Amino acid sequence: MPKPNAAKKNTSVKRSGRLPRRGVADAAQVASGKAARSRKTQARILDAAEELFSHHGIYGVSIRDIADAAGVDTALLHYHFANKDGIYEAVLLRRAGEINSARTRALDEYALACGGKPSIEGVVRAYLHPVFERLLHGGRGFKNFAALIALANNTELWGGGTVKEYFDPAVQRLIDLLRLVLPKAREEDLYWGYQFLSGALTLSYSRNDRIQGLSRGRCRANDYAAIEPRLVEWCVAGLRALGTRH
Amino acid sequence: MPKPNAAKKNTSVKRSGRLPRRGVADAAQVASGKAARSRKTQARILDAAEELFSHHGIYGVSIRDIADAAGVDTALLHYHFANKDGIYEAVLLRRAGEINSARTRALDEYALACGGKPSIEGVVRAYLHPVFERLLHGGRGFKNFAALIALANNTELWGGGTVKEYFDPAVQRLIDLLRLVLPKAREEDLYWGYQFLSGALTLSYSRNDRIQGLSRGRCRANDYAAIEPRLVEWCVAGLRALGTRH
DNA sequence: GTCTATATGGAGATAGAC
DNA sequence: GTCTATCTCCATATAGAC
Repeated sequence: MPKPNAAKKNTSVKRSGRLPRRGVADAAQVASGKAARSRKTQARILDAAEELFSHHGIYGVSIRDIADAAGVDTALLHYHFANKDGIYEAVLLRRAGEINSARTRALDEYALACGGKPSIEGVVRAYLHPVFERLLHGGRGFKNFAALIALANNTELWGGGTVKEYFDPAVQRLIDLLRLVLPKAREEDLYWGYQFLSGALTLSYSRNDRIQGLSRGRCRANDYAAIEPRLVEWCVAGLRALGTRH
Repeated sequence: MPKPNAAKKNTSVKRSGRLPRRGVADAAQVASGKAARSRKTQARILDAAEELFSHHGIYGVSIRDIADAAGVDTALLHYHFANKDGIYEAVLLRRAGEINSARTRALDEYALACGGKPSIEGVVRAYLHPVFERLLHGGRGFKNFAALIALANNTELWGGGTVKEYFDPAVQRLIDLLRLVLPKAREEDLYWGYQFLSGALTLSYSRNDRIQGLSRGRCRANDYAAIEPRLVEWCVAGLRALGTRH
């Protein structure tokens, strides 16, 4: 069994402070060609890790696999990210903030735009759309990230706490709005609703394509254009039902 | 990366034919004390593997871990199951048939009992109840198995084909009945409905307990008594919505 | 059927040259 | 910042004794 965390003795974890942060790079870094190259290398490493992790899970991938896929030496991975956990964490953090602030923003904008009259459908759509937008137009990297999240979401691992901080606020904002639309709903039913929504959503962008075989080709697991409107209808109906329980 | 399958050269995989099959054991096996002990040992190995796999995934667990947890030597695991893939497969197959034939049976019984007038709720309940029954009263082994299925369900691994044969018939029976209840539904919408149901269901018995933190303790992820009725309502409402799309 | 002993490879990690 | 060389440990797997 992998030791709970081999990075206990790891003092250089804060190296992740040197991760590519678009727009926050200081002058010295921008000026230096070496630093720019470093950021590119790190991005390539993270891209490779993201893809491999999403297919095989953390333990199914070795540091050497990642290094090979990125076309660099394993020592470089240790230099930039200290150890495997550091790579994994960096992969998650790279996109977790972006997608979740997009979600919160979409919910806030809807709350304003609906003129004090929010609907279940409007709220659900606002929460879901940022993900589907990126699944449809965000390129391969985001799809890999999403598949990795799907995997993590069915484990207790789930990013060990750091990631929660990025994902939870958007969920709480979602629940807040649902509470407004369904004032008679019991508190716990709103959370169960989110749980069911979350399960369907993550399976949608996981790497499980069972539905293709089951439906004899009628549905393809990653046909996001087909999924989004149906998932919205599904969740709206479910939330309405849960929100009006006796 | 783990070689796609280290068991290519593995000729003794059919040793799994010697797995505990209640009621099919031949006289020689029943008579022998050694064989009985062997079956017990195998069961202990599978119990340990089931638990560990469900927590850490296949690659997160070593054969030594399993052997230690089961209190036997690693050589025994190779003797009984040839290799790690053999153990994994045996873990899945041990329960896959049982739960899925229970599902099919429940659906068949409902189809008879409803007197030609099935309801969405009746069908969904028949499909879901066998799992929740076992989650609530089946002991720790079944919970571990379920959590492992949840993990596998978000991966492309998914038992490499053998397991599908056990799970798919029950799903097809479910879809058949839903087609009767929702005659105007488009074929693909029924399958999408199953996909969403499946995602919510597997998350319910996964090891992810995020909902506890999110709801500040109001919900606990494995409170199956709370989940079952809500999940039924959720899916019934969703299926009705999907089944009446324009 | 079970355990001891051991072969062989691959894992994560680091020191030090460039 | 990147690569070479190498250390140490643990993984899977098998042969053979009991």
